[in-house]
Amino acid sequence: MPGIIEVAMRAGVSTATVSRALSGKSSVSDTTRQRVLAAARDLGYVVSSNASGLATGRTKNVGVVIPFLTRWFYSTAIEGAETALLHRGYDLTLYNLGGGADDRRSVFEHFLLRKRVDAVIAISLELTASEVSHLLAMNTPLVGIGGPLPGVRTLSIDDVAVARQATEHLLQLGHRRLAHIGGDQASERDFHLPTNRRVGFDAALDAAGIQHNPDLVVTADFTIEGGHRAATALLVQSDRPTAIFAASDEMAIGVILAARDLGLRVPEDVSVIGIDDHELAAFFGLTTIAQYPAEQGRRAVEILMDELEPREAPSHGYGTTGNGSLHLPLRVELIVRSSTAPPPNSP
Amino acid sequence: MPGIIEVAMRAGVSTATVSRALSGKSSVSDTTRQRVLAAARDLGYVVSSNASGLATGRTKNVGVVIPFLTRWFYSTAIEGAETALLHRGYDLTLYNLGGGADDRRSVFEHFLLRKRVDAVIAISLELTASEVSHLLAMNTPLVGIGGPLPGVRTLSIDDVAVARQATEHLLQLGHRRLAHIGGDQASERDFHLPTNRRVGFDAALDAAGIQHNPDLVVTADFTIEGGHRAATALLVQSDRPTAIFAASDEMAIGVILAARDLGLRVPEDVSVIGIDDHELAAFFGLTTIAQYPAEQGRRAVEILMDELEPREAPSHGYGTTGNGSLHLPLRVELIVRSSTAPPPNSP
DNA sequence: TTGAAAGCGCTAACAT
DNA sequence: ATGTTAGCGCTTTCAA
Repeated sequence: MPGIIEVAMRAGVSTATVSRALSGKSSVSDTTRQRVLAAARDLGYVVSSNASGLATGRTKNVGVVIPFLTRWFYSTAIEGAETALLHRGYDLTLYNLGGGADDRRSVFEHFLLRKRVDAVIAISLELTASEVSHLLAMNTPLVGIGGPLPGVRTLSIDDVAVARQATEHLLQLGHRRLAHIGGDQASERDFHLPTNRRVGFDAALDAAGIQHNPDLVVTADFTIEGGHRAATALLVQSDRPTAIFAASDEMAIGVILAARDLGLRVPEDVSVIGIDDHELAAFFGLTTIAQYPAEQGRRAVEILMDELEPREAPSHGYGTTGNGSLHLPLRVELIVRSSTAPPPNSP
Repeated sequence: MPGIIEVAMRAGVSTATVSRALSGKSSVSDTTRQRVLAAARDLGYVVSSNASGLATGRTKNVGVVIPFLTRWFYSTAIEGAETALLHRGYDLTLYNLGGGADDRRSVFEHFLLRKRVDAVIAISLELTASEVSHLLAMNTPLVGIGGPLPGVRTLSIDDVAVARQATEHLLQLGHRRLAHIGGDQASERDFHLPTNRRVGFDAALDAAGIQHNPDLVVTADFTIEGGHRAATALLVQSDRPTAIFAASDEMAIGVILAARDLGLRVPEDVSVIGIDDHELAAFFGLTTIAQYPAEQGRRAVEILMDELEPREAPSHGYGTTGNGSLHLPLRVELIVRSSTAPPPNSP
């Protein structure tokens, strides 16, 4: 591995000039720049990130902290972030908190503090004040996906509004007997997302003047299997719902499968709607409210980059937004497929 | 952020002693060690990985290169590796090659060469000679999951044997009209895995003296949807197979769903077997040959650690194995669930 | 525009 | 067992 000295010798300049030519941040004559670039290319020179990082305080590396890796939302968001980072010359270092409380502590109190990362993206993590302050104390920019998080810039969909929109889709079709499968206690750690989605469901019912029926609100664990179990319980009731709103597509797919197992047709006998636009949603003909995790990952990177490498004209107005809010709402979209229709016996 | 100097002053020792006490690699008296540890703790000192890395040449970071992130196998393998690395104080930096040829080149010719990683784990990647030599030229230890890869230590299941075992399970149940859904051209890049699994299928048929029927061998893209499509084509034939062996569980699940859609019962009308033990396999009652990607990730880390931080007694005999082979076979296990049974009309 | 030289924060000889 | 000191490979003043 050639070092900067070899490149400097080959180009007949000083190491300082090589550094300048390669980083492009300082003025170098065009001819020297060409010679340096050629020398570096010939030698296969790649800057040592440690040495460069030590000298500049920048690592060109971003940490991404997640609660799980094996769920569609997380891996897709990471993919979006990874692509955006790669194109800007940044690495992505992954911290999976799935391991439990001890691992979580060591990530925040040790791993993230050793100056390996320039910034941190936290996905669907309700960070404690202590965790946030550890990072901010190091001047490590932080952005959250899913939120809001006090004092932290976050991107997220409006869970209450999304749930309300999903429910209203069912109401508009004429359904009056609606069930909801929300998240259980265990999944509540992600920003009360289950609660927020239930709040949206309730709000839509209220607005439509429909009485709440506690028997029609159940919880599951955000998996297909959990959705199947919960839906089975709902659908065997004599007075079963004509439509089910599941708080995630995976649960909604479980609902569709449960309905089939019970000999019910979707959407003729029961309508189903989810949230996500999971990769399997189209296959199951699932009507859903799409969110775009890859895009969310990419935008988180853009926000961080505006801070890490400020340009004259910031490419977009994120950062501390004009309205003083740290929170940026994300787009969602109702995608109507074949799992929703008017209720049976409707005109 | 306090530096090593602050810790040294607080403990009343030199920075060298602090370094020694904290790394534990050199002899420090017990009392000074305590004082140093206390000082470091009080100050919230965390070593700078850049400075340490520059001085030692070690980064305590491992690169993991993958072709996709959003498939069960990859994210699970990464999770296994991540946990193992975290417990040894290592970070995991992720390189997702999904972006195309240019991204792939920049990963191998730039990102992996800037001395940010001590070692590389390549998952299901058929590395080119040039890619391998780039890494080996830097003395970067490399281990592959899935393989074999010439000149590289690899872990992998024996795809031929696994496919043969799956097929034999169907044969033993009495099936004679077997179909196979293999991988298509696009997925062939992963070590000819589709071809190897088909070879195993053919071998089992040969051994049983069953004639090959090209109409019963089709391909798909390793997704549920692809499996569904391929299975539908197989099952609408008048002379349909009594059993289908899919080269992956996701495709096998597609088969089960296709059978249901066609009004066929599994396993009464058609048996289905897959490979993986995907997280959804149990839910669908899928008989499969399990492989254990999390364990594979963990073992890849162990192999690397034995090289990076050799101990007196290597914890296990990996490395250059006794038989001189660089390749370590991985365990698999037949898991019989409810998707396989004797063929219809059998005694 | 370019070069000389002083660090960046830590580790590893080499002394003691 | 501990301190002194010379780097690790690069960036960035400061001067020219």
